[in-house]
Amino acid sequence: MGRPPCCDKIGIKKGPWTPEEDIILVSYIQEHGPGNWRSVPTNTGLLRCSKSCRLRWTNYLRPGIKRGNFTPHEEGMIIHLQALLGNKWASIASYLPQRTDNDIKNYWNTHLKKKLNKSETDERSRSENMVLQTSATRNTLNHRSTYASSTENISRLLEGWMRASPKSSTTTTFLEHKMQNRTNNFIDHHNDQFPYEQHQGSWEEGHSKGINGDGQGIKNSESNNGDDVHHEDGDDDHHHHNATPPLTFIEKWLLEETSTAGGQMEEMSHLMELSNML
DNA sequence: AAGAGCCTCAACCGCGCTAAC
DNA sequence: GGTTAGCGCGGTTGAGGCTCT
Repeated sequence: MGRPPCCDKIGIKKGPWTPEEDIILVSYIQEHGPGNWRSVPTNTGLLRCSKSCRLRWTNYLRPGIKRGNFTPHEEGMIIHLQALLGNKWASIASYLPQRTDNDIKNYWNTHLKKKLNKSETDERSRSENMVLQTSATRNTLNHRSTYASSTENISRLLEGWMRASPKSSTTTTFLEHKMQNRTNNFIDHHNDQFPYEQHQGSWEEGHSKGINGDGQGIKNSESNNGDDVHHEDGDDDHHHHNATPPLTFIEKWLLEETSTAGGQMEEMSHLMELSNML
């Protein structure tokens, strides 16, 4: 049937957002909460399409977003989860609540892919020089070439992650920095949370039942404001129909291993739920 | 110093899906 | 049941910054 592009309308502004536009959008969301994006341009007077507003909010303005360099722990998680889930950036982002799917996707495409390609090449050339090695030795060298292609490798994928340092607790919201720099009184600096977040439960409840209208819970891009990790509900049905890992093994393995997980318990339980859903 | 090439990442595009009508 | 509107996702683009020569 073909839907007309939402951003083709005359008078719709494109390109980088200005600080003024950011402030307008943030103040509107501060008051009404995210969602009902269609009405945002109308109600704010922003010359942006709804999609652009949503994107700006979820990828840049949303409180709790950590920006800057990825830690080795985050990097490891991305590598593991990408191998496990494929390019399901939103799903991967749900395990890194402080990072956006766009951020993770960019980091993967610009850094990790190259890094992994390089290490794969290095290991391949090394393994070519070691053709006479025992099979046991080879197994430890060739882990990238069959990455996530077997239950054994999936458990190996997660091994390092399980032992990794606990997830960072120092969340400096980008918005706070932004607003501190730009407007002194825009938000209360003593509050770690955005005003709407203080009512997040009630808003999300209403949002998931009302705005989304499906009662299946809020989508991850809007629910990752805090530590609460989103679980992709119906959406995973749409997007995760290929590259399904051998999950029953993962479940078993996770159950056996979580006793040693320490600070990663929460993340592991989310993986379990993901496994159940897939 | 300056031009070329490379890199990064914010933003856009197109598509799939669901809900509403 | 068909059509339309809205949302979210993954892939892609391109402007601007950075590095190299």
